[in-house]
Amino acid sequence: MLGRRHVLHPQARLERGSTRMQPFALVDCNNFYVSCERVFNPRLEGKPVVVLSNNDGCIVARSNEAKALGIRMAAPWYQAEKEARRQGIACFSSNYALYADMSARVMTVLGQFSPHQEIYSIDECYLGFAGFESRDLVAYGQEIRHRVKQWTGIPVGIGIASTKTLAKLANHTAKKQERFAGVCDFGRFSSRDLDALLEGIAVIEVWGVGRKTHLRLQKMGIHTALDLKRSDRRQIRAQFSVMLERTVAELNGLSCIDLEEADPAKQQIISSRSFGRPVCCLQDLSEAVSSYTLRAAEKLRAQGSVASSIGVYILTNPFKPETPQYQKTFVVPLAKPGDDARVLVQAALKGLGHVYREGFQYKKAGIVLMGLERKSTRPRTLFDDPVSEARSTRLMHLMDTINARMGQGTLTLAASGTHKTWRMRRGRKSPDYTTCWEELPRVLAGGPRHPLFDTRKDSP
DNA sequence: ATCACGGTTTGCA
DNA sequence: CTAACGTGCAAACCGTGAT
Repeated sequence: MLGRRHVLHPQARLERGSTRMQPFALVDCNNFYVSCERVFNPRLEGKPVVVLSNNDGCIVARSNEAKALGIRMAAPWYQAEKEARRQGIACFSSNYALYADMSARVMTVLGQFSPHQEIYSIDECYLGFAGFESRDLVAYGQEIRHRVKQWTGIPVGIGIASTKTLAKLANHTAKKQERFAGVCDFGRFSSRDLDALLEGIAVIEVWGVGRKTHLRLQKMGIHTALDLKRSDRRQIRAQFSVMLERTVAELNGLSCIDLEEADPAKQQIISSRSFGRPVCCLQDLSEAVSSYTLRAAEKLRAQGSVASSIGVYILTNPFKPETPQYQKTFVVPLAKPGDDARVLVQAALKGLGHVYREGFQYKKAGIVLMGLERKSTRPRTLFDDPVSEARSTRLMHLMDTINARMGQGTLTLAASGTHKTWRMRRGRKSPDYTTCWEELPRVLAGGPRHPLFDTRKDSP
């Protein structure tokens, strides 16, 4: 699914490549969001299921059965709905609280299988297998799959290879070809066999090759993963970027992209959301912008950073060109870098005042925290007030602690509103099985069932 | 000619 | 029934002004 893409890497490595050959494993949860829903509703097993993006916008996860029925990834729901209903496909709004919680459980289990783990996205992680070479890595992979399934209910696939890019392709192979039973180790392949396999993989499947790059590569006659592997690195660099050059090196077994075990602090933090309905009035926009700012500020503090400015943007619906279009961004510098929700919200609302125009139907708003630096190393000035800073820090810590314990939004600011009629659509959300006590009655009242707690026979 | 910057666009997942 | 196309991030790019 989604994840961070490469981060910069010393140039020397690109020239020489890694001297040590350490295997990487890429563990990827199968159809992750769908699998999460199935853990708590086993009747969905074997049935076509899809999960929708925020605001029930488009399809972001499909079960194998849904894929087989020709349901396309990223299909706008309002277009796909009719056909999906006709085919009896189960559909869920996304429930990120549930998926994040399940992800944390999966990652914890996976972390027990290697001292080196990079959590790459909500449903994927790399494990470093340096020093494991004497093991039977395929058998080890099967052990991992089995335990993750047993302890969390989530099925995973595993690809193993000498570079992260190849491990991704190995993972792809593990899922595509039945005979691998969910674990594929390129280390087991002769170079001839590996090339034959790469020849059968479209270049778009390669990590870092997206729609645009795919198109340009095709025009150059590069169609398969093997074509890209055999391409001229310098030419790729000249016509594309160092990133793609690294990809080529990695396809050739030259490891250029390290495991990133500590996730680097973000340079900017964005929080944005589409509205459930068109929004016109400043009051609603203020509430939305305040809510988004609170969430971004929470992330900011979680990574121990302070922001030096905050950008605010609002826009109308670009998919409705017949309505008046408008979009604007405004950046508010902060007097001094900070992480206090109250200060950030105040700045955000000031920014909103600059971008807001009456008479438009707004579809989406967002904020961006920029100019981030480590709180601990930020420069201090004579005008800092240690007492009020300590007070702010204590209050923010209290908010973060309560919200972590009692659920997001338990303690908030009045500015973020209470009715939130602008909130995104998510009418098909499943209960927050693992993260919300209030959902328990709904869970127990004959709704979807948990396999461990429910002994009723499945009805046909 | 080169650099640093800030804002915008592009691309990826 | 309404109406209806996501989000987060960083690299690359580009124009500007300073040196």
